[in-house]
Amino acid sequence: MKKPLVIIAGPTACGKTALSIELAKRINGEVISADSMQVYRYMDIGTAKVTEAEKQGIPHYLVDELDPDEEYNVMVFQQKAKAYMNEIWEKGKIPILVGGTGFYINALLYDNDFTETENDTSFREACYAQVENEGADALFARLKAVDPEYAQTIHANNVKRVTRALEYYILTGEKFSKHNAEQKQKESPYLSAVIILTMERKKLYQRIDQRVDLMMEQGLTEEVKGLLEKGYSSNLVSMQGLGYKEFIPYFQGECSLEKAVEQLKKGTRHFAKRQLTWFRRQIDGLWVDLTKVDIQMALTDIFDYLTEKNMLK
RNA sequence: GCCCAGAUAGCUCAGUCGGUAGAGCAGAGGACUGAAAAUCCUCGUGUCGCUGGUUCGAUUCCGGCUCUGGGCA
Repeated sequence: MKKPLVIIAGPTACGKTALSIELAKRINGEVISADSMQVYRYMDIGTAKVTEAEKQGIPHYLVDELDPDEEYNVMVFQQKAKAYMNEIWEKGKIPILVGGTGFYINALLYDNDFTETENDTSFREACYAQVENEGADALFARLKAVDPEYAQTIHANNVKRVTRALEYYILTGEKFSKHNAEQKQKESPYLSAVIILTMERKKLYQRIDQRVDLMMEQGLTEEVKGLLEKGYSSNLVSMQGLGYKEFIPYFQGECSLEKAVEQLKKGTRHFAKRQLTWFRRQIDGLWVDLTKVDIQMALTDIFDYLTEKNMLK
């Protein structure tokens, strides 16, 4: 029998945290974070991480579990999240996956397979070197020769994607397009319900701007400075996150603080837009517009949805 | 009051030696299956301030008006 999994997705700053905690209290759930940045310790303000007070005693997993120089990616996320789900089920509780990283959510929901390649960056580096010397088209040509189907679905300038596809082919001898097609056909092994939170675009953008201003008041610049002083360099994946990378030029004296803040707001708006695109296109679920409905009404709708899905005893 | 410079896409501006116009930013849509808060792709018709004149034809030339800067009184 399939085990229950509730998912709360939504763009940044739309109110996922507050809603998920209310829901967890009512359905006896525990929260697993599907967020590529909140896993990192010392990155609190910039990631708008849940505070102890906000948690209200609800256990949270995959928050504050890694140092900023440790590697985190879909595969690591998937393995850890699955382990936590098992723990939660054993307690007779329901896991609630909450987050804005759509790629991670899909990976868990459909249990996509990522295990077949090694963790070695030398091939990638060679690819970047080729792009540097001969241009993106040269690398793209290699992919076309080996996996024309995948090459057709991607742009030559998307060097990261081209590199990955090539790497996959070389390490497994199988076409990336074939692997992807197989993964896309998978059905979720869970009794799942996905709730996607949204908001009028204008309102969402206002909230983003306000939240950045609040982060500045809370001392975001100090937080970033502290990380740099601890030796976490700007090329770490963690330091490429929104709220961190924008301040690097500022600390190097290359731009004003106002400019950095503007860049952060803009980058966050663009990010929210991309998140919404992902959810619209990749996941089916119940959409809840928090501009039209307050949190209590939203919870009522969600309860109806969960009942319909047969998730509540 | 006089002189000068502007008035063109939501914003900042370019341009048309007269044939109704284009960049950046903002904004919108999309892709993505081991970096995903990353990476990448696509999308620009607007009374060219108003009003007369010249002209086959004016946003472009000429006149007047309005507004906005700056200068002189």
